[in-house]
Amino acid sequence: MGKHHKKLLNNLEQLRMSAGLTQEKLSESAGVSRVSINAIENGVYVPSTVLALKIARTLNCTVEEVFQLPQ
Amino acid sequence: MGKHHKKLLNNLEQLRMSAGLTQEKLSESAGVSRVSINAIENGVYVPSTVLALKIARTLNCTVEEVFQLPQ
DNA sequence: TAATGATGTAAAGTATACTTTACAATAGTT
DNA sequence: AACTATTGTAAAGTATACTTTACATCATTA
Repeated sequence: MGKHHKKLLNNLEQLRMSAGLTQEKLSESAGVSRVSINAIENGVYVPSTVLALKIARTLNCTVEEVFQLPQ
Repeated sequence: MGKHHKKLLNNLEQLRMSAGLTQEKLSESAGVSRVSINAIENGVYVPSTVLALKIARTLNCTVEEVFQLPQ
């Protein structure tokens, strides 16, 4: 249903679970609220580059592995 | 003097010039205004992840090569 | 069946990314 | 000396990231 934006795709849920982390743990590691992680994971909004780098670092990934431009 | 933020470092000027691009050309390729590229290059603010990915793609780099977290 | 952990989502406020317009400064032409 | 290209920067407005609080849902476990 006209879900969310399409400016940015992500593999966050999959990578986060592979790392054995909850949204809350990831949010603590990234220094943001759990609500923010949830919103990013569900495509509600696009994170800042600082947050993308912190998330990727926590997940031992590159930013490009976590987030992709559409098409 | 208390220049700008320190939340994010970048190699934008160097990489942009190595690619033979002006701020204006890079801004066109990334789909933002020249003023935004200038501000990001000078650390005035942190770009969104969408913009970081577009900049990195234009420069044939990874986001991590262009932008780094401090320390 | 109560309690707990994990997630989804809404609302309302604050911070900041990004825009357009405009103008100044410098360097390299012609 | 005038022109052009590039960059820096300011101001003011709009869009959106991110916050806290709160509550609902679902699955698991005591």
